[in-house]
Amino acid sequence: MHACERPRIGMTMKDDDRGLQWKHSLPTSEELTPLSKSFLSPAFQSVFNIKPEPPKAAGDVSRESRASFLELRSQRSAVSSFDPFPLFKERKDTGSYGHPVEGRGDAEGREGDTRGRAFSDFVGEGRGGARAEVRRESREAEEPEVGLGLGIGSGGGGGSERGGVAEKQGHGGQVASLFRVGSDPTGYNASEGRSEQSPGGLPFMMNGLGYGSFERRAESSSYSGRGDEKVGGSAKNARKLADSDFEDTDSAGGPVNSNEEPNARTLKRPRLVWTPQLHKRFVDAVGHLGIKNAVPKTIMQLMNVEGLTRENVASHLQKYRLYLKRLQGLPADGAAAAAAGDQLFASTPLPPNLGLHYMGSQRDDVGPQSFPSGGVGMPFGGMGGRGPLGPAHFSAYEPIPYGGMNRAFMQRPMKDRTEESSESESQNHQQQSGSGNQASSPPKRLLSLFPTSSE
DNA sequence: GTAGAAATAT
DNA sequence: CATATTTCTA
Repeated sequence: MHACERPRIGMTMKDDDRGLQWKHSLPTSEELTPLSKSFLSPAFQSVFNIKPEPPKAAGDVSRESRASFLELRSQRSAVSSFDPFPLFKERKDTGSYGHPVEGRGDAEGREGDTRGRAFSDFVGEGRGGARAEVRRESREAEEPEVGLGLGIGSGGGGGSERGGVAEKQGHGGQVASLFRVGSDPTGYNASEGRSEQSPGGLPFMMNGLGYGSFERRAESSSYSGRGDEKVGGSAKNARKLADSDFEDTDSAGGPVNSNEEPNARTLKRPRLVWTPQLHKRFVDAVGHLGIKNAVPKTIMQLMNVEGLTRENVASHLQKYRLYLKRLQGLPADGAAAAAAGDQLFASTPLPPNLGLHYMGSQRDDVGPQSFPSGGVGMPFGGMGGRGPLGPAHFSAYEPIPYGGMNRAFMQRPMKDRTEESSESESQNHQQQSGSGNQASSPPKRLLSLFPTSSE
């Protein structure tokens, strides 16, 4: 707002005047975006005649936050071309090309996060990050999913914004963070791979629900709990009990909870959406390990994606194996069949290793060069090691390769999608400077979206 | 505690 | 209805 000229400090003006001028330059109640009032202390509000906002319902917050956001954005763009929220899109468009993304760089980084991982996510990593989608929803309340995501470019800046999170893995490195929020269950939203890293700032943005994290009720969800605590004795029923409890902090309570519950632990993890990028990581990891060693935990580690849980991986692995099995069953067109079923899988070439002879032939060797790991080799010192669990963080992943195509690509007529880079895919992990060591990966690029059957 | 499979939930 | 998550069993 250009209206905000601040008093210049060096001026020789009387204090009163200065004070007045300063006061004048303050935004008026009307000028403030609705939600921002909530962040002002009562005292401050009264001094400047800002009417405190009445408590808001989730819906209000949602609406207002969006309005505020849009407003801010438009103001910004009016001034410069800088788009602070490159990824934000209205959720409306569930269309294929839409980007229902609503992210915010939240995180639920609790102190004791069992696995030392936290959702933090920054999407714009250096070279355009890939991201995964995560979707959080609460079971009992049909809340819209809350998104995580959107982050701050890491490149130089770091993004360990507040809100809990982010670093945990403190090493300077970057962590692959591929999360994205999606309202589209099927989850394939292409999103432009924003290459530039997001300029710092903007710790997080609101999503439809406001700052998701804290407005989440403390349901008994078992998440986070999983490992550590299924509260209330019978873990099993935890879920059942869910509805009768809470009434805690928010909702009825005060309008503003400035300092939220560090209690992120009551949060349910977002539902993970396996985007092609994420899946690719997965596949790479599996390939890298060799099917033999590819067990959830290890894969998870290799993938090094924040917030990814072993369960996520296990689940996906389960499915992936099924897929492989199918492929194996019906060669030739089997692929087609399988592909038909699993678009995701079909879109990612099988790692040379697993190939079709999944189960059965052993191959402990490993393979594909795909893994970024700077130094090649295990990114982290020995997996057993466990040290400062901080695997080498992968830097960015490539931008969304599937740019633009969403579901469309799965329909193509399964023909010989010849060469064209049989296994291009993987990483051009460009390390952006930073941690010494450069991409050792061959200049592969371009990924083939089709099942690179290549035997 | 981990993996894998099956059951549920979304 | 496909997927992801949670539960259950080995």
